[in-house]
Amino acid sequence: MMEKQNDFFERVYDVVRQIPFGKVTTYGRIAQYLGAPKSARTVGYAMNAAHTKADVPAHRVVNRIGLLTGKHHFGGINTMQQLLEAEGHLIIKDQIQNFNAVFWSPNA
DNA sequence: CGGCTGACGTAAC
DNA sequence: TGTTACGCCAGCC
Repeated sequence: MMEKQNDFFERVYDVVRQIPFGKVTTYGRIAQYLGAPKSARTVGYAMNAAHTKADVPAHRVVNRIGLLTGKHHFGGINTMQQLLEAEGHLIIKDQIQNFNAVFWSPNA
């Protein structure tokens, strides 16, 4: 059952694609869901390649404190923030407000 | 081929 | 309570 999927990246993409509109998750949460709680870093790296895929809303993935650490990788510095604000999120100083309320976790 | 870096997170001191 | 070190995987020099 569920033999190992293709690549680690593909698994990350699959989880990110499941993030519902108006919700966000964290790198570590995804890594943990994949069974690699210490591979959060690799998840973030996967997002770097994921941002080329329109199916992967990488802007809905932030670090554990709701900080837009990867906004610099979105063409523009404000791109990530604007995308999140367009979904109804309130961001101050690159930090998602009410993060706990918009936090979404993979259906483990 | 070897070593460093990087969208993170946790543990240890 | 704040800082430092380590782990993880993949890409690049």
